Amino acid sequence: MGKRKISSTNTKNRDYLKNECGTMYALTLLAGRWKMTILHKLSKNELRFTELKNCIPNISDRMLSLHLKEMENDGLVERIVFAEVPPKVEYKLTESTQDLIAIWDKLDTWGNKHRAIQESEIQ
Amino acid sequence: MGKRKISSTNTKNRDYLKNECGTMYALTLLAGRWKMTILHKLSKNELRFTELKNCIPNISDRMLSLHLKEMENDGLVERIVFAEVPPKVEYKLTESTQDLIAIWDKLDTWGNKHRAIQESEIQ
DNA sequence: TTAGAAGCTTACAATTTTGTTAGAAATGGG
DNA sequence: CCCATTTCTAACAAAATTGTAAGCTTCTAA
Repeated sequence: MGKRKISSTNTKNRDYLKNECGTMYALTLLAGRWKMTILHKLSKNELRFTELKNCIPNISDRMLSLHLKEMENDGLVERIVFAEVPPKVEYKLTESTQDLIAIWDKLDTWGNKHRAIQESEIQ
Repeated sequence: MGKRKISSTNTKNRDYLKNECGTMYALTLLAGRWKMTILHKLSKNELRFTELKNCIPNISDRMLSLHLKEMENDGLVERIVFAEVPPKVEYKLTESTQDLIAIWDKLDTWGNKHRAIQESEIQ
């Protein structure tokens, strides 16, 4: 998330995989610890930095900021600055990202079903 | 992937998020560097360890082994051992995981579309 | 004048993930 | 006996991600 050593095998592999197919690309964009949660919160309405922070327990300023910036770069969220003091900044999903939300429903269903299977087999 | 310090904030946050919803749970299971690729290869037919290794450039024995073991634990793949020497082991998707493949199509489409948008905006 | 709000950033430390290299076990072939 | 094969594992090193603590800026209210 911070700096990366672009010549490392690690980074080369990451980039290679990112170009494999759309699925891998998508998952690469979504990979940060709190990204899905942030997107999920924003799927209901736009929110300010502090509002996001307050509705995501345990996230730190740094992580929130880092993730938002990356997602802005990746075209997942939009950042809207109001010329006020103290500053007011709102975040919202881009149009493209809204299509993603629909897919989550399926993944959500799958995830819950799979978890149920897993838990029943542990007995 | 290796050992984890179960009491760390890092791990606590991970676990918290894993229980948030089915989507987060699913993504947690899929999060390793090569996991999606492995599942993708297995979606066509079962494969032996070495076959997987040969069709995934750059993956190391260790990573392949680690990911397969985790995915077996997580009910994503099945491991079938043949009583032969030298050993023969085949991996295949579980039934549950096959349903996941269908979802990928949508994510793949979204990913490709989103990437196109991103690339066109960089100009 | 001191404090507080909002949205960040910086420096650093802890933790986790990934990669590298070597090698183990069991057996058949030469 | 020596080597190759297959499926891993162990020890270690490198790199990436995440977390912690503090501080910055600009104004307004107390």
